[in-house]
Amino acid sequence: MDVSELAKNISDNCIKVQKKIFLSGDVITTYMEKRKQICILLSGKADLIRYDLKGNKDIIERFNQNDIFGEVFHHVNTNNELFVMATKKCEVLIFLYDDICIKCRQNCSFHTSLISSILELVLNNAITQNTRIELLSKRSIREKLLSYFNILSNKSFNKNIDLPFSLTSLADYLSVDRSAMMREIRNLIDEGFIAKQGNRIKLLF
Amino acid sequence: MDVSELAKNISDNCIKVQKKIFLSGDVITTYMEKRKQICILLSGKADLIRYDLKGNKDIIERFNQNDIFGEVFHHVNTNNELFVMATKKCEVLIFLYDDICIKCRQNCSFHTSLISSILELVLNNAITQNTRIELLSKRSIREKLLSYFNILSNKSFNKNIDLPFSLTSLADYLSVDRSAMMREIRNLIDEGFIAKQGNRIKLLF
DNA sequence: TAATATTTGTTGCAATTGCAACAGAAATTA
DNA sequence: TAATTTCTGTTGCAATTGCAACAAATATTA
Repeated sequence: MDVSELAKNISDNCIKVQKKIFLSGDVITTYMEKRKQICILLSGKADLIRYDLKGNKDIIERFNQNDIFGEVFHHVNTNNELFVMATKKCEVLIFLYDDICIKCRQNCSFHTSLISSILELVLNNAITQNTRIELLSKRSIREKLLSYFNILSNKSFNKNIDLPFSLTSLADYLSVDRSAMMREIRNLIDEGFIAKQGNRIKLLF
Repeated sequence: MDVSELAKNISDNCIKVQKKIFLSGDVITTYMEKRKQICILLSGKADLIRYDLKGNKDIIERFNQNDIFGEVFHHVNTNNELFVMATKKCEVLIFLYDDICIKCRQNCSFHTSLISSILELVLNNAITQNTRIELLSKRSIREKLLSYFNILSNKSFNKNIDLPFSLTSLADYLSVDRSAMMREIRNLIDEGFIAKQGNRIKLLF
């Protein structure tokens, strides 16, 4: 069963799962306080946030539609609480880790399909994480950019790439200084590796 | 049910799951050729390997006991095949993704507990990945080292840390040049942040 | 539409990092 | 035990990167 299908048949059938709406700025969950809580983002956008020792807001991860999150995915290593805060209106499915594998009293079919849906989401999550790790492992900005462009290009079977987010966000994603990244993009253009128009990149190799 | 428990009750009960032994140097699985295959490493060590365009061997990931892997975790983005190769004698549980959620003909209890075991492994995998991403996201070697030391220290509630692997491997894990990392460790010692004796680090802050 | 906020693009400069090369220590294998 | 491999530790140097600061272009909001 698909995740969007899943969302339709909830609430009435199964007491163990809740669907909630959050507005921009609302705290969806906190990892230390609400351990064992698993959330599926049916729609909207949210950030995983930590305030460091100096009080700086630190965005650890950005969640989009169909992302799954909770303390079970991200142990709180430091002593600082982690928050998930909605940055747009969010529809969220919430349940407890321990309830997943136990059949609910109604023995509802929803609960059965929940397990395979969750496995699917978790695996997608793993793929996304592995891709990011591979990019972050590259030693230079140039390698990070080229690897990233290659992945996008291979995915769409197209040498023309539309970047899925802003260059500022791309720098965050690759975890490099934005201005240094811009400089490297310029170098790639000047050396004839890529062409660029706005958020569209063309691979020339 | 625990994963090690799981390993005991296999083979006879369930035709969908195989246990195999591999020796050092053996190829356990290949991602493009054997898609949908999921492997659980019951014991031993193995590397996820890719040969790049120039034929260089590239170790993408190192697997240890209880790690779970397969193509469903790591889509093959480039056109190069990915191999998992045993670096020590390995005991491996092998099955197909599509068989997980389907009850096997014998309707064995093993198969039921398999699902929760897999979920547990996959979640552990996610935690490991998230930790690594957080470390790789740090902009300097110093931050990477201190964050890593802090995580280990918090985990053991101890300012004395025994590094779980060699400094060479640590540099690989943090994806930095080994000699540059050694230099930074020396700086941290000279500036009084840490003390070091072999593989034992003491945090002085 | 005007005002405000965000993103893009650029540059100089200082700091960090990777690379290469080496020697000695420690571990592994024959 | 000897031979070989891997790991540790160090350094000079060149290349890359982050930081800071700025102007122009877009996008967003009032």
